[in-house]
Amino acid sequence: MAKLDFSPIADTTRRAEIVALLRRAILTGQLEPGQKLNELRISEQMRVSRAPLREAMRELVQEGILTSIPYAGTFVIEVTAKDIIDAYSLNQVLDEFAIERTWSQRDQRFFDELGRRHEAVKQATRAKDTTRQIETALQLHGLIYEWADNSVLLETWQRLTSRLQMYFALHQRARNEPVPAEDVHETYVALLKGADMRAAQRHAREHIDLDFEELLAYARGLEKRASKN
Amino acid sequence: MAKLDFSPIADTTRRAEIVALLRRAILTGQLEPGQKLNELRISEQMRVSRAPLREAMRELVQEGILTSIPYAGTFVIEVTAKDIIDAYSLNQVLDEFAIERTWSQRDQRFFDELGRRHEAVKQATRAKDTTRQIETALQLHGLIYEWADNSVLLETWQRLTSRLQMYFALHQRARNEPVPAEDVHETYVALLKGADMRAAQRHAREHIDLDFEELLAYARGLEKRASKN
DNA sequence: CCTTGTTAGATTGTCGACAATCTGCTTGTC
DNA sequence: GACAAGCAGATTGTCGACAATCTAACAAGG
Repeated sequence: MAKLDFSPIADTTRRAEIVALLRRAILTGQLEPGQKLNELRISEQMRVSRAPLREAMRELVQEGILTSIPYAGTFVIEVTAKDIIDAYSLNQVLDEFAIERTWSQRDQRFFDELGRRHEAVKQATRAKDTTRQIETALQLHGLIYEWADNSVLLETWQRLTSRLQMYFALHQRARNEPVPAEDVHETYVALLKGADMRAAQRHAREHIDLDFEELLAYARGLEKRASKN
Repeated sequence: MAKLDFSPIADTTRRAEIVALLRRAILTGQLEPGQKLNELRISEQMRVSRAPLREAMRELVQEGILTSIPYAGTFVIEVTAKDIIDAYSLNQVLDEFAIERTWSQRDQRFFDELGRRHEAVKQATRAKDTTRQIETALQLHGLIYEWADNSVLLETWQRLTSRLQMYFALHQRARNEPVPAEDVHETYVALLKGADMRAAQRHAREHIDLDFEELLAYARGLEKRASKN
């Protein structure tokens, strides 16, 4: 028999689609931090009953991008400067670990995929599609996690990614500036192809720190605005 | 006004109680890995409708201790040797990070709490309450995460802990031996009180590796049994 | 004998209605 | 005018019933 590996078929439950819709709305910033999600209104808009919607919201609460208060409502998480710092410092540690574990596993397929994802980022950048740019950049960085061969690590990173994507989206939205045209991932990709693991680990920190500064400035702005109330 | 900090009142939804019940059943091994959770049966046993039960199950799926297949059912996760290895290797990295972040924050309250939790472990050990012994030991180790002042890290560890607790419980159940009477945490606690951070970090790895060997042997047994089918 | 189509039963997914709870306003009292 | 009690509306939590889907047993055909 021919040995074909089929990919799993798509989830066909309403719940799964609702999760995808809501997640996207949150991670692109269409739903703003702190905003309340009215079950009745959303279920009517989606033409769905409240049961699958509520189940979907439970999932996103556990995923860490929604927060729920009994009998009061479910809200998009608030974003503070500390949250962003915390997420990033953990991300640095995980990056280092992921690179270490991936290093010996690198092969041609890895390099091919690395190039493909890098290309996707560049394309999104050229198209000035900021949302897609964030998505593809995170997917590029996610490659080392997929190759680290540690399912728990991968899960952890995916959770973290949700937040990072949200933070970046908010940041982009707030400054509303044209996207950096140049390619900031060139060195990162080159180092992952190279022979010096330590250098790659070091760069992962420094490179990320770059965007981090801007992000942090945005978060500090949020803090100030909040303290005025 | 007197400055009293009240603890948050208990969750009063059925959903929250169901989550607690199910989690406990899973983490103590009463629900075995791979076992299917029949919604109708469980909802009848709990005298609850399926709606809050299903929402609770969604949460536990996101928490990583249940897995769901549309229209097929929701199951307790399977445990493989690789899962245990993965969880542990990540735990080591996180421990190191947590110790680093906690180190400068240590004060009298920290040491007091450390002692209190250590005492709880010893008491559970004396009482030969294996379930409680696992719980308290993990709480002892969780202290550094609570003091690291990084909410994302804490969340991550709590997720990881669910699995670790489950693994240990299964292990205990399988071998069905009397609990180790002596105290294996003495050195760990002493080092956390000491001045040498590196030593504490190193010990966190080695100490955990100790129990790890046994756990791994158990997991390998699982593998063998599974491959016979 | 093996494969394919069919069907009955069980189980999950979804729906609409009802109950419990919260919020803000109004009312009454001082 | 300040404040507590109580009421009305809106929203979340829960329930029981129905629809969609899966599984396993069985029959039909090659």
